[in-house]
Amino acid sequence: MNIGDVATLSGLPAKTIRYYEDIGLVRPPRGPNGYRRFRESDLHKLNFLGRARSLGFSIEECRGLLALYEDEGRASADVKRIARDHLREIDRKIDELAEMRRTLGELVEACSGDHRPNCPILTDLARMPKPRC
Amino acid sequence: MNIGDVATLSGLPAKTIRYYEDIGLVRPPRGPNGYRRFRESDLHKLNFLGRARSLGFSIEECRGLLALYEDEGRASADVKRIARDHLREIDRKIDELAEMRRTLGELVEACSGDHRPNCPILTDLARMPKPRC
DNA sequence: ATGGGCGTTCCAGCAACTGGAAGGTCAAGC
DNA sequence: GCTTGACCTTCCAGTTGCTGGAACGCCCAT
Repeated sequence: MNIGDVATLSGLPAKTIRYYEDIGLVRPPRGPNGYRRFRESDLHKLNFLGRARSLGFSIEECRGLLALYEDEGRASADVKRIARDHLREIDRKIDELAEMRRTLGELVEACSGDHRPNCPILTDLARMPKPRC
Repeated sequence: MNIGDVATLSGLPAKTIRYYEDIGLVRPPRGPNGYRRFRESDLHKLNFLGRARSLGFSIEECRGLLALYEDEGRASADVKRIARDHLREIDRKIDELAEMRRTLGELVEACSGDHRPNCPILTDLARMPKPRC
């Protein structure tokens, strides 16, 4: 399979697949014309990467997961630890965004949104920062 | 005030403040020794930027908000529109993260996390992608 | 005059791609 | 057999928002 084929099948852009090769996540052999020739196993890895990335795992986490995926002697505990750490990170981000959402939601509510200059959003933004706790 | 002073007062690193000058968000004048001399108004802008960034506004959104902040003839509707757009973006991100959290949470629950190689997390990751809808 | 603690500039790098230029290859149609 | 167009290749630059470091200048106290 050429890169275009695996791009279609995996849903990843060809550019991204080349990038993944660059950083050593996949290593497709080359044909005599210099084209990358992807095997089924390469396609599996690309699917794996696409899915892992879509769940928010970083490239380095993906590298670790991929190594475990390929390691028949792995312990599922190792996989679970990576996933649980990532889950905590997701929770942290959700909390952070929820806090922004709360604050900003209040401000938007309070703003009349008319032709006049007076605006509680700007008033809030111009606040002094709390001296660090 | 020197950069160290406004860094302390605004809570922003000096590096960041120099960067903000680089991209034209603040324009402190220079003293005869070449040092940046920050006025009260510069400090206000830096506070504004720090707060806006902490609410997740992009640099370009901050530039727009700052322009409105400085424009006595602004319409609060313009401010509100920027804020509302950003709010929608936050909601989108929260939804995205929540969906990740849901999926990953289930997988982590389902994984025994022991010394055996069998792992539902890896099984899920290795899934074929849905052909694009 | 010397030391430390400021300040300055510029250059490089992070993540994870994405775009574009310049060129090589392949299969189909005439 | 030649052209056309779709594919493939590499490499370089840019994105966002900083952050680190090198190498240097300035200022104040001892």
